[in-house]
Amino acid sequence: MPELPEVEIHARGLDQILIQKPVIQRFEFNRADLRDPIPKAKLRQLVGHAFKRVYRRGKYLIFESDIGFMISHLGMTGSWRVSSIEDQRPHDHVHIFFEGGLQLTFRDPRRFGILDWATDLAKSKRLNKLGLEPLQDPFDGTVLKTLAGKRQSPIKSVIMDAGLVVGVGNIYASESLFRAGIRPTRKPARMKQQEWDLLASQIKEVLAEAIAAGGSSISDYVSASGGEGDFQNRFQVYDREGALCLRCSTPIRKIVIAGRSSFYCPACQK
DNA sequence: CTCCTATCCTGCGAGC
DNA sequence: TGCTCGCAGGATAGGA
Repeated sequence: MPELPEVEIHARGLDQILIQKPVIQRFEFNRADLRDPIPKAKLRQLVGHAFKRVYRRGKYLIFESDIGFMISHLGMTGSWRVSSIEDQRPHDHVHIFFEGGLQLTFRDPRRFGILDWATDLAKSKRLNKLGLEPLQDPFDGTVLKTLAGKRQSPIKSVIMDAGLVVGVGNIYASESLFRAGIRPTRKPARMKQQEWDLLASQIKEVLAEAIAAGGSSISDYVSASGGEGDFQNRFQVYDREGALCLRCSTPIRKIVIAGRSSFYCPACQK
């Protein structure tokens, strides 16, 4: 389940793998679309060019070249890996062959992922409505309150709105609210400045910790074996309904907010 | 404008 | 044991 940390780890791993800037020789597409149609002809313009770097914006991977940008979203089950002729797996949808023998493969069983092209990122509909990066300035409690303080929806829905702040998915929304001691159902109008500050700092902290947990094996992550870090073992409330709160031993509760499972401790979170 | 719901897809685990 | 069914998640369109 790639959330921001997994995408960040992907970006770092891919950037490292492409550090020598190998020239793209050939694309192989095993299907016409993922979530949306794959712009095959536009992507094939990249043949003869190289990726200058790979980075993350929100949950999108941006492969930068001198003629434009390949944009990849991992959806729910997407992943890139270094592959080979012998290493073929079901749901391998796209292969990129580079001079020198490197081969990258995009696999995505559930096909919620996206592969797209943009010559100008500023004009990309996928990117130009994205909100603040939580790990970069100016994201903090003051900015968050200014942007979201008048919203009427529960705070969990607010922090999951990618138009405000990117990268807080269902898992890290529950985790950061637990760390901040705020119930997911709380209305923004009833939050104090101190709580906005705490929430913003806990969002940063939980995302940074998850990146660090996966970052210990960055090169493995995008390799054939594809380890995934161990942060899922550190969730304090997510998917722990009925289990005891690690802080106070009260059973964790599960409720549905805007159609998404939400977990919290009824004693620690007010 | 704001908010909510349905939709896309496959794999997996709970329950019978 | 084998089957069915509901759920998981992000982005987006469209309705209230």
